[in-house]
Amino acid sequence: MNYWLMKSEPEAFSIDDLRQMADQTEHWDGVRNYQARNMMRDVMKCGDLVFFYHSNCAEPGIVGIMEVVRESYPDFTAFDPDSKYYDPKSDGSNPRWFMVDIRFIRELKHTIALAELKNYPQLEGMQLLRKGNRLSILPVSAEHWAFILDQESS
DNA sequence: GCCAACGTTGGC
DNA sequence: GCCAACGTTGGC
Repeated sequence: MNYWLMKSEPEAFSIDDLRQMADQTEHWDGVRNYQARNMMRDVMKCGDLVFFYHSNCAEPGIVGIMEVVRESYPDFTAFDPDSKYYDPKSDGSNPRWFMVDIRFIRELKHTIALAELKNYPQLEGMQLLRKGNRLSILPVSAEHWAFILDQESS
């Protein structure tokens, strides 16, 4: 089983939005980066656990946990000319972009802020903390996952 | 709002 | 294939 971190701007789609979806489940659309796509398409599996990360906001950080409940399938928003994620180079016979379905598990008791994560030498090497990282989907090691969850109650 | 870092595009 | 220009991400 793998662990991940997925970013979303809370103004666009927050963890509260996810919790309020039917079945507390939503497709993770709009990923338009090849590295992130490849991880979703080729590596993510049902049952993988994911940190929900709020980006580009007052307090960027990890706010909750969710689970992969459907493995990759074509991102249909790329086919829709009215979608802001429309990509004319992706079509049904040869889809370029993929997505997975994600289900809410729980919110953390408090946000574990990026600024806090940066303070832990135990998280050295974590991709999220690498300078210039802009990927919206990142792998998290089992060790880092467990360590971060330990900080929730301390 | 600023800006660094990175990805993509397109001319050559 | 190179690289400049441009667009986007996202922290601050």
